[in-house]
Amino acid sequence: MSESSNFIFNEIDKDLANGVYQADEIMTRFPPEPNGYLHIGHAKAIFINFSVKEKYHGRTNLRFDDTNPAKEDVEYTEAIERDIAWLGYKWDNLFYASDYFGRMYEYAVELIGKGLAYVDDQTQDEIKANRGTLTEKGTNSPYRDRSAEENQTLFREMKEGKYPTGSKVLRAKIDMASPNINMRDPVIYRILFETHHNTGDSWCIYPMYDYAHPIEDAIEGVTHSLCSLEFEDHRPFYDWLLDHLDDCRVKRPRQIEFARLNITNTIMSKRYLKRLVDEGRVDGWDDPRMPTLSGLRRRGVTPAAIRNFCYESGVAKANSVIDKAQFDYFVRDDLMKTSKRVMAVLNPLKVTIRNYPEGESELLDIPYNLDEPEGASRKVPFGRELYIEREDFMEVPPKKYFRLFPGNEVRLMGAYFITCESFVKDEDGNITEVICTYDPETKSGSGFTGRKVKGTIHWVPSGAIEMEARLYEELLNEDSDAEDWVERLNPNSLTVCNALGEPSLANAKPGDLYQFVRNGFFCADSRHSKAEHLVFNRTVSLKSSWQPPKEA
RNA sequence: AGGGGUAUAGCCAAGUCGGUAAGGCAACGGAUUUUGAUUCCGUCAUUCGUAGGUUCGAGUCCUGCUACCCCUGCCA
Repeated sequence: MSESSNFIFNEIDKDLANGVYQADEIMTRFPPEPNGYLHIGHAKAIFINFSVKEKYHGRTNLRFDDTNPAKEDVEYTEAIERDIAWLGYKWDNLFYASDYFGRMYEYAVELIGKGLAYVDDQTQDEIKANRGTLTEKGTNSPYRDRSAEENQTLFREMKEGKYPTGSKVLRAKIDMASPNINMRDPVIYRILFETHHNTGDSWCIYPMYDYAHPIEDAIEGVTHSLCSLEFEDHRPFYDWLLDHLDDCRVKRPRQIEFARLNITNTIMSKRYLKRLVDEGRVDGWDDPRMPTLSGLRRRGVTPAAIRNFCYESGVAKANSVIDKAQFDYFVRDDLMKTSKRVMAVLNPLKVTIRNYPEGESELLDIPYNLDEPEGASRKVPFGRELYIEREDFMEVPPKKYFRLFPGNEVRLMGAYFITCESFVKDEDGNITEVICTYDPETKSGSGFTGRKVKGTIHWVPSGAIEMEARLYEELLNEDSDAEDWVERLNPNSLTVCNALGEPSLANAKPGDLYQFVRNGFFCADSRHSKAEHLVFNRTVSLKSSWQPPKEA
């Protein structure tokens, strides 16, 4: 495996070579706002920050960027910590931006003292109107030239709660004619009478992201502040602020932007995911249909799969959309190595083995992985009746169909060869039963080499179907969890949210989960104590539905 | 007077000094197979958005175009 390389590492290497930072002080941070659950897109940001820590033997902090009490909640901080830990990352320190409110306030006072910030009494609409447009410069606020003394008094009174929400703001005094709108005297403090999840009611003014973030980074000693592309335009202010704060001028972090992760047909917007939850379109943030880390976890995706996916996806500045198949590959790849394999039937068809003694049965010992016959195994009852997948039998087989059809012999996986003798149809012409014979000589593991078959098919014991599960859950046979498996496998009860291209679950296709299962993986709900990954392979292609080859 | 970014295969993506296009996914061949899976071999860019220029030599340097993304929250 080649050493990974990306432009961020290159930039850090340059900074190290130029002596901008010392090798032992490299520090990054993952700074989510606790206003929702983490999703697969965040996993990439987490991966990037922690990969810097690993490569440079540095540190990475988790910092809750909680500067807007109106949107944040402890429910989210807890979920975020849980999800990062699940992904397998350990932060060096846990910080809250809100812990720095005091210092942020003092820095604002410093700015005012230097004539670099002022209190603006304009209304929100006036500020907006005076900001100008993309092509026209803005105009100065009539309050722009207040004296430092007046501004100090006003700002202190804002903090003391003398003015109502929204009545005044503190603005940095830069340049209303700047072509970069972020430099047109950005608002850095607003009045907000809201209870904060961390600081309670001790503040009624809160710093804006643009103001708070550079200070947070500087206070913590972050060297590389990695964020997504849309903040490129904010970098000039990030640098301006640090340039004008005495404490931060010398040792200061560097902001580097990268492209967000996008996956085809996958919603990657916290705003919209929150709507799905709020409107009850899903069971919660951890609904298996959600692209959240908690949802993926419940769906059977492993942390290693996500990490490998991020690693192989690369880090760049070009906007891109990764094919979902690439994500699926890494899930399959990891599950294939680590999971137990079992048999399942989604659409059952009864098979009667005519020459198997009536009323008798035997317990077959079937290894979870037939490539490792000495490995762990489970007992599966085998008798005169059993069920196979309906797709695995055809009355009139097309060319190159290797499974069951009249006269053909196949192996029942882990059991015996069976040969189809005939089949039964109901009045409507539907096939209801297949009659076969088996060859006792061909028992799995017996070393039989007399002849070969081209097809091997899955099957489940007759009792399995009676659970209405259409799934025989072999692993948990003494456990009541089987019903959850029913729930998870029923194509009509669980669709795949990722198929959505727009904000409506109504567009999800009922067959999506089925497809998902056929694509090779699912697992027990990880909220259950006995949760365990199982790989469910079928005799058909796991990558795509088997299609009869075209006639030549 | 707009500003900031990005363009390398169907999809991601490497390509720090100019030296003759990594790797992964997908796809397609073929071998093995008690899962049509896995595994294993092999194929898949005479060309890097485009038009010129410099050079013995350009994905890399220069100039001009084009396309797409982001920015006018008291969100982050």
